[in-house]
Amino acid sequence: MSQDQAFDVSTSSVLNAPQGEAGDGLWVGRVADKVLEVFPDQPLYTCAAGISPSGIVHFGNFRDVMTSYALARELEARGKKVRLLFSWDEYDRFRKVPAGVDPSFSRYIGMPLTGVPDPEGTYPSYARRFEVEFEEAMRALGITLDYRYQTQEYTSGRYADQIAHVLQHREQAAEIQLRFKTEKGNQEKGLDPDTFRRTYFPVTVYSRFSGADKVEILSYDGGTKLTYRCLLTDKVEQIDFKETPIVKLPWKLDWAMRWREEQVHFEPAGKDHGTAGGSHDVNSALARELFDRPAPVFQCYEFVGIQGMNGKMSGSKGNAISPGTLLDIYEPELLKWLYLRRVPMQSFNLAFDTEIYRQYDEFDREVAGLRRGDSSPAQQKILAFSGVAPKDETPLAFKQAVALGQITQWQEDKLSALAEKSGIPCSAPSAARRLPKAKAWLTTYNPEEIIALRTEPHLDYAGAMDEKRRAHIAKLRAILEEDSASIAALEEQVYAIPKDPSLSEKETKLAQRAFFKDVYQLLITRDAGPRLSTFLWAVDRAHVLRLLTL
RNA sequence: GACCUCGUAGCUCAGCUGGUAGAGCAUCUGACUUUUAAUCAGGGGGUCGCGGGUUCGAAUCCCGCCGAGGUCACCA
Repeated sequence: MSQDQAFDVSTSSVLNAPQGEAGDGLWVGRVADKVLEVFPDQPLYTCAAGISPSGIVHFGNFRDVMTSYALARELEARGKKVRLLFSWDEYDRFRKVPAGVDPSFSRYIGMPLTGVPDPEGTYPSYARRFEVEFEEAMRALGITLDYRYQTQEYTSGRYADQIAHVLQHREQAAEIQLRFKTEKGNQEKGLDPDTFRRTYFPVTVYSRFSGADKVEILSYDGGTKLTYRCLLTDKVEQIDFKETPIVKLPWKLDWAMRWREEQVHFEPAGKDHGTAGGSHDVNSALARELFDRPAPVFQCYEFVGIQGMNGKMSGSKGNAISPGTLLDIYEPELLKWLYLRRVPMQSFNLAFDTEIYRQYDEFDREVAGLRRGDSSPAQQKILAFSGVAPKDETPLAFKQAVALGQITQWQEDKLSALAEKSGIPCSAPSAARRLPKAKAWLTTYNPEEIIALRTEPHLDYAGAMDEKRRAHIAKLRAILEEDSASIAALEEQVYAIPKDPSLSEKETKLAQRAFFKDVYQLLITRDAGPRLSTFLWAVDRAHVLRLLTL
């Protein structure tokens, strides 16, 4: 097929590639081999990523960064000098008013994202709001990026010569693009190849009259002068885009141009770009034929999902979740690990439901293996890239952070005491880190799981109880009125209350269960709940006594 | 139509350079004064979608087929 294949490290070729220099069998090693093969002995290697801040930068976009980050770390580990370039494609046009934004923003459609105001008025522009959120999340994750702001790059005139170059070769650019278009597609869009070749101007011009890109190119002088008509105001002017930098290359050429301008050696992209004949193929051809440079080594990656949420995420649909939001419930190292452990072409899910327990547990097991020294080189590398250093601490299992956290009202000292009394191993720093995440997971994302004490006594339920059951509750009250009741004492008492010498063992168990149910109903309106002894020990005693007053 | 991914225990999935099938949940048995949504120990459960091929050996590589999903528009 295309000559690109030599540089294309898509899944199958990755899996078939010979063992990398690193010898651990990881995909990242094989891709690094490819980079060093295509671009040997570079003084500086550039791994790139880029995102258009057209809405919330979500955790799917984040895979772009993580994929490039993995390569950068791998090349670094091999003694190469590396920079991790991140381009904010903020000079792209504002296409669509996303859900949740004032519909009147439709008047900004066609303007660059940095030319649209922030709907909330807190940031200098629409784009900046999303950039700031993402940049903060990257800081929290400990990922350092070399940011490029494309509005600044374009409007500084930096790309003027390249734009001229493209315009001078516009027939060739048209030709290359036509190669990737199908006849069927052309018919559907009513595209006539001849007309396309003749009239194709591969530039976007942001009109000085309207600010939007709704313009018609009238002529080009072969240098840096362009005449356009603003379709919104019907005004015509000629500009020299070297002095009046309001011209931008469209996406397809923009990518190829920057590969050359920034000397990019590796850049991943989502599978929407990676499809055969898709935008990456077109750009690779453009890079080679128009910019006389091999395309960077490419790695396509699958989408990331959320457990219990299907369909593609997008900012305009208003269902996007940012990496920063994920940090509410995931530790930074864990989040990075989840991205790095999978080969890029494998999709995976993040979770806001109980699936997160498993992710934390698996992560804890890996880290424990690292500490014991019995993890594989591949595991060690992934953990190292995720920022995990072998520490001598026993993490608090996330499930327990949720369970113990809520019965201790998220009080760290009480939780530590409880953990100790209950023989649950956990180190204080780990508990301190995870408690807020567990709290957010429960209260913000899974409120239906919350076990809350009733505010008022459960009179309806109590009314249906007979004398004997009431007597049991009264006994419990008496015990709780003594301050000294410890977990162990409570444990014993709670089981002793319903006991009766006349009952068989089996009957005793049934009686105990019925009693527990009564207590749970009176306290939390449920048939079951956290282990009673611990629960009674941890909750506000006076309040419980009031709930148990029949 | 082109391309990609997935199809492994009841459920959710690990199994990445080929070497005697794994985890969690669920289930069963037992222990802890306990059939309580903070435990522990152990057991059962899979012809790894189907059919070929390569190999001493394949869930793992290759080919074909079936099934599910995805991407091909400037939306990762």
